[in-house]
Amino acid sequence: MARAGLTADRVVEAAADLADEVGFENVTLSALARRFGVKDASLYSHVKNLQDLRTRVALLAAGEMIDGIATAVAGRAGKDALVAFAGAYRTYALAHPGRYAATHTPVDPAVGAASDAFRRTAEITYGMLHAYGLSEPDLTDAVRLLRSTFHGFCALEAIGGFHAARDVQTSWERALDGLHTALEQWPRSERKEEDHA
Amino acid sequence: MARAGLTADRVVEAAADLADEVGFENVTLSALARRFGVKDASLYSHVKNLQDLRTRVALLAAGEMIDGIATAVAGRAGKDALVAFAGAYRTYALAHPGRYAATHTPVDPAVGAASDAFRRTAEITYGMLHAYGLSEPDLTDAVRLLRSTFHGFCALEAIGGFHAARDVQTSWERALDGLHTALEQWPRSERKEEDHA
DNA sequence: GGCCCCAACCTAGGACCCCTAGGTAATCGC
DNA sequence: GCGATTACCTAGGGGTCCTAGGTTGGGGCC
Repeated sequence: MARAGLTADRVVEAAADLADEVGFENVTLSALARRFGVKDASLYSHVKNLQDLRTRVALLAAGEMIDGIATAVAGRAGKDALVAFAGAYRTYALAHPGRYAATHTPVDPAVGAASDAFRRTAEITYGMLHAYGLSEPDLTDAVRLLRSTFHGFCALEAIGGFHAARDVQTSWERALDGLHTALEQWPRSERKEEDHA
Repeated sequence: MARAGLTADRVVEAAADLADEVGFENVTLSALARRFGVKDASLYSHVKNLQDLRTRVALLAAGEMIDGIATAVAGRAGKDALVAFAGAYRTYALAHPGRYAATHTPVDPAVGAASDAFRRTAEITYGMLHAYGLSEPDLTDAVRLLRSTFHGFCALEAIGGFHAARDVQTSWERALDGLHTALEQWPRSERKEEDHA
């Protein structure tokens, strides 16, 4: 009989698509096998187990996301860069809810550290904040604030957490305004460079 | 044989405890039944199904959380109130990770609207922001910013998303500083009162 | 105290899922 | 064309959710 032509990459890609359709926590090896017209046991040649599949999807998504952010931010600085970064971030999260959810699954710190996507994400984020004249440890504090707000907003929006009549896009822009003024007036501390991530 | 003396409230409470121990997405009717020394089918007399159990845990947690926040905020205003609110929020999220996760599960808007906890949460949050002299639609935008940052920070912290050596508590305080200045300098818009939630 | 009745708890079983062990057959390298 | 690799299979065990229907404990009422 004809084979489905599976490979680890194709399986992970299909899992990511499935996640976007039914939610990351609802992607199942059985459903994935069904989609390929294959028995679920067959997938174990390409993927160690469900946990392995999940981290692979997370790494795929993290890479795609930072790609989009990087091109959006390229050549910009200051508030321009902030708005471009945030826009690309939220656009990806809304367009690919399952993939986005994958990126916020508890991940083994070892694989995270080894991931190129995570390294590039840290690089670009810290780079963007240099325009505000921040240095460690303020830099890390500011990065944590941005990550928190971006993630929190997209997570809440994804689960339908904003009920008010107010337009969500406008609230997003106002939040960015607020973050921008917070960054501009960030109280500088005395300390020197530290590790970042 | 002696009965376990189950009731819907006891089942939900135990599910919340279990969630705090093993994670909200890992609470299972089988494990819950095992904890009571009972067959899983027996739980269906008290709870409609797993989804029903989850929303009940979410409502329980939302109530507990807003209780803690309300007492923390009582009698405070301005930045004092902001810090107290945020502190109680994060304290609850860290002490009860499973319950906290429950509160950010997609919830039926109907049951959400009917929930007293959600109503009180909105009330207290909007009330806190009146000290900053905001009115609609800025109020809703500001509430969304606060919710996003609080939730994002706690969610990231819960999954171990902050790897840098920098003390997390300090980053939290700096984030609150940033939000405070953002609120103080919030650009007022021309529009009038609108619906809030 | 004895009886009734409700509800707490049970058994049985179907559907779906994860995962392992070991087999067959298609395809690639030579 | 042939051997080795590997894509895919069958078989099966264990866990979970949930339904349908039976049994038994215990509180209320006479």
